[in-house]
Amino acid sequence: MAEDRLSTIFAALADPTRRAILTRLAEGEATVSELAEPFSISLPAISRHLKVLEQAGLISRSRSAQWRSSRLEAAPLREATEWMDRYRQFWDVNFTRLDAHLKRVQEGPMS
Amino acid sequence: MAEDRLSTIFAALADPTRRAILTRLAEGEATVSELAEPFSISLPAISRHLKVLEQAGLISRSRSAQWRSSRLEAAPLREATEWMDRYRQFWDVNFTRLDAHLKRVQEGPMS
DNA sequence: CCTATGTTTAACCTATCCGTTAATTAACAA
DNA sequence: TTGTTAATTAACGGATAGGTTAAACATAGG
Repeated sequence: MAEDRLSTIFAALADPTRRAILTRLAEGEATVSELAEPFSISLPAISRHLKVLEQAGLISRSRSAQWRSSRLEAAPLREATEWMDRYRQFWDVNFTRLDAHLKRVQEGPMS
Repeated sequence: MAEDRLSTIFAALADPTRRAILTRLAEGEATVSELAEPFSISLPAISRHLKVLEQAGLISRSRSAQWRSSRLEAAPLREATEWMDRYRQFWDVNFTRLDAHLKRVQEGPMS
């Protein structure tokens, strides 16, 4: 039990509804009802999605009267990106060029 | 059913065993047995993890005699990274500086 | 106090995930 | 043919995910 942080983040991102919520939150804070509006699923379902996002650290929440608004916290995305960056050399053209450049430099000037 | 591509990729990355397999494959191709060796789980379990990774496009597989070797295919990681890049402004210091710079430029020189 | 509004929690259902062991398939080798 | 090695498929089980409806909780306002 007690899953590692990265797994929690990726798992949170694996659901399209949750990704859509994050996209919406990129425009600014929103209440649960506002976030639920575009979807054809129940409010409790949205509420649980928000809990998942919160536990992954992808959102933070605050209350004001009976409204609870969510705010995007993208730091975990940075973590996830950093993990994937280890694989950039396998797909990134620029990385390949940089790699070639470094090899050239390392071999020293010849010609 | 028929989940979208990005969800499949993130879901594949949400498992620590699968991420470890990808890490191992970054060093080069490997057979199922070789990939299973560091783990204390059964071969069938590894076999299914590989199927998940293959369906996410994160690995490709080839056979040679009775061995099936897996090879890293990192293109999907690029897709995932690109999705997350839309949120860079929320955590990347450099992006923040760039953004500030652009705002300054847009407002025109004044002072 | 009573009620309306916003949200969460409880209880439940179904499907999928991740693991197991046992059986099966595939290819080589004696 | 028989056996060995590599891997997958089948069948099962427990835990978790994601949805539902109904009930509970929290706050504002008459």
